[in-house]
Amino acid sequence: MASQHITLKDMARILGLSPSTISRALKDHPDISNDTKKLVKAFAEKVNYRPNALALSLRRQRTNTIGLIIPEIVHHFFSSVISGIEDLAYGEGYNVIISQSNENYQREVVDTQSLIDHRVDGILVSVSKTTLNFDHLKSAIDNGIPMVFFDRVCDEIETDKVIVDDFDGAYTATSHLVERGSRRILHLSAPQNLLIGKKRQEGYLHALKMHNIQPDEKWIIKCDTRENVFKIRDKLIALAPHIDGIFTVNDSTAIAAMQVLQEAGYQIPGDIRVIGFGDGPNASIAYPPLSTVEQKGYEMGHEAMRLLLHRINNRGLEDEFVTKVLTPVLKPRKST
Amino acid sequence: MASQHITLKDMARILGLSPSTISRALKDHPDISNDTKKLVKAFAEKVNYRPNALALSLRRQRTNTIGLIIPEIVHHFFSSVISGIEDLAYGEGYNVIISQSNENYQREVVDTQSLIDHRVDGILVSVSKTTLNFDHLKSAIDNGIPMVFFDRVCDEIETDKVIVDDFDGAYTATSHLVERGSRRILHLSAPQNLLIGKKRQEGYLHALKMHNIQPDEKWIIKCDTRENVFKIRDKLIALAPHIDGIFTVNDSTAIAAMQVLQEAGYQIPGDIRVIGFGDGPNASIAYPPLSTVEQKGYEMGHEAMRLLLHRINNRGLEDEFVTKVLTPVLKPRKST
DNA sequence: ATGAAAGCGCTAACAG
DNA sequence: CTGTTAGCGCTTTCAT
Repeated sequence: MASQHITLKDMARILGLSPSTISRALKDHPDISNDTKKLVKAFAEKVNYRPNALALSLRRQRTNTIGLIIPEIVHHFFSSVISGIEDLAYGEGYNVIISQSNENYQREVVDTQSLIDHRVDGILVSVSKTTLNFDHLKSAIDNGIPMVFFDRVCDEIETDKVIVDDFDGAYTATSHLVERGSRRILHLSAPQNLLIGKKRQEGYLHALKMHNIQPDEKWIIKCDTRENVFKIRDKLIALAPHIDGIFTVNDSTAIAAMQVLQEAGYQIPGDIRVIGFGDGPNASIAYPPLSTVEQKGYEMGHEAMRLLLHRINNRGLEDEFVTKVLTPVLKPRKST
Repeated sequence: MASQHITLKDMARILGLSPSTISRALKDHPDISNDTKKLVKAFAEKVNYRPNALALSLRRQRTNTIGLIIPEIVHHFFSSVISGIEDLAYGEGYNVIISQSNENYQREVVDTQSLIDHRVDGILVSVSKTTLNFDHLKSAIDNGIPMVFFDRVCDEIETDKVIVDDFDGAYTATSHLVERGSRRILHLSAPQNLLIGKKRQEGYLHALKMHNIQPDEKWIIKCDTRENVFKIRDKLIALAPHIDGIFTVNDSTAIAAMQVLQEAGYQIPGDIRVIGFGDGPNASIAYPPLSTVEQKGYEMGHEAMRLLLHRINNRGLEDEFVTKVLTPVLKPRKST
């Protein structure tokens, strides 16, 4: 930070007025004469005066900044969430500080602390895959910072939440496979400590049950990234002759699985139907274009921000916490 | 921002000491007795005291925060750049505020101003496609804030820069097509006001020249996004019978072009070879996997941050500005 | 070894 | 209509 920045005091000295007069003139305080206002404003414009946001925040006891803790920026879903948040935030005069945890618990703790230190007015969180302890988030709430969870929520903290109906989405996706003719359906799942991993698996199991298909534990494999698919390639290929459908916990896992199976000589959807979860741009790039279930990132971000703003603007009120559930929509393409 | 945060003054009052003593005890000032230090530290720990970053910054005249202005977070290339920046930044105790311009000039101006207002210690910029005027960035420099450009640089501002050798990369990509047997090569290009658009086009032209191929203006089409490809679909299909190669300014444009051509019955690479620029994860997902030229995002971010830290830590010194050039590497896959 | 006071840049209650 | 003063939370001379 340089010393070049011109301050209110500087202007006061130069114009021979007091800092308070300058301050008031700049914000059209009724007490100030028109002449003075004009003079001050013209001068401020000329020297390109900008108030120091730090000083303002310290004074006002509010930063007009909200913090966002997000696992990974690269994923299209999370990028969409960010857009949904930012569009609303900027409209309301808020800045957004983005912290990506990189799915790393330690990083999440440090980032949360940093947001608290910077006195953000509120926090939006989607927890990392490796987060099992939530004290860092509780600490933010203890410090009086409103918090809203989205997507990857935490059950043991009571606050506003926005989620997609993962159970319903998984049920829809799995049922779609069955309706196309699959009966022996593999599920590539996320860790069960993540609510989304659990709910999606439950939706899968429920769909099987509803269609009188006996679930088989061996057909649930923990595998939720492209890299992991390549690691379990042999297992997958060994399983392939016995299955006719795969439901994966996300799109990139589905796409990698298609690639592995195609390389091993399987036709998709001819031999095996594949469906993902999320509907990022990868789904349409994949070959064949991937059937999936749409997860509305932008809307989720928008809704989470709306809830947060409500909390910030109504600190007194102790409304009950709400959980908003967004319903995913089936996007059938060529892979089923 | 709530009032729940405990302050140094609060602790002083409770412990019956002065704020200055608390401050010194906390940072192991030699003047303070061991007993007092222990007492203060234990208490601070117990009440979970955290210094107010705003007050600290105001006092110190440095925020330990750097600002990042980036066109769009969702692109893999830019996400990698962010990782490269953050990894170095956090190691050095800096926070990073990310502002995405969404390729929108107005947004870029506002974001830059906001970073200045927040007194960031330095700024890293990749300019938006719609930015033609650079006064907002000059204003940051005038305010004494060090700045480093990366990827999308601005010629008319003198400062440190990190770029990939776009000319060389385009030359390599185009030559690769020729070596595989293409002679009639289409180029889908980015706006020429972007240096990268210009350099990549020049590299393309130079490669043609070096291989004694007469360039044809009609074979250069301004088209640099997936969406645009679908808009010019008819034009592309009309051109298709006359060409045997395409070099695009980025990967997603290349992938979309392959999809349009395949739908129209063309074989890739049989009828037309296609090569992109960038090497994001899309390249391996595409069908066929896309040949491209690798753009090292992580290294670029790392290098830009390194240069910026150097400027921040050597404010006095007026070293000459450097431009670091990274050389892209050919990644041949199945599309050529 | 500890405290009082000033100041980073700004605003607002209080005076005139 | 304008100025003085105090204070947001912290550090750092300068006293004692």
